[in-house]
Amino acid sequence: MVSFTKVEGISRYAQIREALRQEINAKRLLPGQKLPSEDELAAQFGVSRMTVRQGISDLLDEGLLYRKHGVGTFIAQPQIARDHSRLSNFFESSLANHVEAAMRVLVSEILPAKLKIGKALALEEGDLVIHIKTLRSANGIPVTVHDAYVPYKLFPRLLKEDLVSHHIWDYMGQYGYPVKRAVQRLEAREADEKLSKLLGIEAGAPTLYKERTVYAEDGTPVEFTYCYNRGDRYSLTVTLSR
Amino acid sequence: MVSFTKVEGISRYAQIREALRQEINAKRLLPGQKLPSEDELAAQFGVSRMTVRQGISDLLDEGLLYRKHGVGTFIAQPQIARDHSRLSNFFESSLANHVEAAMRVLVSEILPAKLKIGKALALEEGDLVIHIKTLRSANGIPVTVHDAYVPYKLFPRLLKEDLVSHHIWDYMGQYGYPVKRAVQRLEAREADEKLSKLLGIEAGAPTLYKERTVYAEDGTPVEFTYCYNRGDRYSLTVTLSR
DNA sequence: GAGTGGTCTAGACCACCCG
DNA sequence: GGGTGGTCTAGACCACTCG
Repeated sequence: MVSFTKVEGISRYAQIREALRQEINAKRLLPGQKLPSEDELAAQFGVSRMTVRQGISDLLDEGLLYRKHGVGTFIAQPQIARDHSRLSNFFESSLANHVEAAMRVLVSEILPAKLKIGKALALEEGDLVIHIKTLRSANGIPVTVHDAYVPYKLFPRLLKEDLVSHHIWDYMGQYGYPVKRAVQRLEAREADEKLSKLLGIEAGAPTLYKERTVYAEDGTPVEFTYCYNRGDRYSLTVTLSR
Repeated sequence: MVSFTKVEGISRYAQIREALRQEINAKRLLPGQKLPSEDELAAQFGVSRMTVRQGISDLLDEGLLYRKHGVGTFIAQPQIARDHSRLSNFFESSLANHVEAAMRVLVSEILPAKLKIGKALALEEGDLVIHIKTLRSANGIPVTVHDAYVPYKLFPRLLKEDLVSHHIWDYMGQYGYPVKRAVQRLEAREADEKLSKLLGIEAGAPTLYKERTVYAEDGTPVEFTYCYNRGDRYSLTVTLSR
């Protein structure tokens, strides 16, 4: 049943993974059904069992397959809701949702870090941070006020870059700090007078407040943000696993 | 430097993983520092290189280590904020945060699924769902109104169980549907009259609204919930990776 | 007992990075 | 060129589940 033609330059386990994914997407392998055993798959694909396992393990992480020790590997039921476990920025999310994203820079400045921000970014007292405040719109409607703080010493030239046409995470990667993970805390808060004007809502209207620390691959905190989202125009979706 | 004594009944790669974790926690391996190469570690631990890699790969997922191809494996900077990427329920979270959790059942009934709920739970028209509405408190203060809907056909005896002293997810596991992942959507909403009374807040106050679909290991949706959280007493923390 | 996944070996060659 | 991680092999034995 499952087989594949070898492709130059792509690892075998990735080819096996994609071959299995295609079988599932094409409904040639159905939810609940048992996959051939690892030994069988190894024989069919002409690889060793460890290679098959490596391909399968990616699909386990994605929740497309699940295993039962001593029993077999099975195709999971398709999830109605898509996967949202990956970190993405406003523009990436907008693209995925077919929303037209726009951004206006309200403030960009360099100043000493306040206590909370310094702590989140693992800075010394008196260290400088770059503060970039933006207003973000989806399909022409303002939805988010975003206050980002970035350690000046890590990215001293950041304010010389074009912050509208490229995302700051791109620059961070170029400067040797590829963005890897973020911890975000969510609350519901009332909009105050100033915020409500920026978002075009009434004072006291509910907003989704998000505080986020972003870490590079090596664990260095590279960005701390306060973020206020219009309650009636913005929702955030995340996937969690046990 | 790193070494270990063999333990019965625990896999070697798990022992290696924990040995490395301890070295890092004890600051004998410092952030930014390079780990010995995989070959060296294999020699030191007296195992093959693949076994070392299996141990390391868990720590990569956790963000405790990171790798650079052709260069080495490194200890990541410690993250100030703890990891919150795992799915947990109200009681597990409360325990972790040293908060006293309590729950009162407001409604428990069986009724036909409404359209949206039936869709989320992959039900046929007319299928029954169990509806359990609860009020949850932290340290004696009401914080959450929780409406859970569960497919009746999967768990016909659920309402015969003690829903206060054991969590529903425990029963789901016992009935063959271990809870594995959840997709949740978050919004900020105003409390209406009825909700505000239950939560002891003013009408119009902001609440963190959460809609969640919970899936078992095999991908079957087992629970759909509406959940209203007091904005001033509740925050939700999640970790995301790229 | 037969079949499955879980762990592990002792090698091998390749791709990448650096001095 | 030398050192690193990335991929892969062709086996082996163990632990678990089921009939």
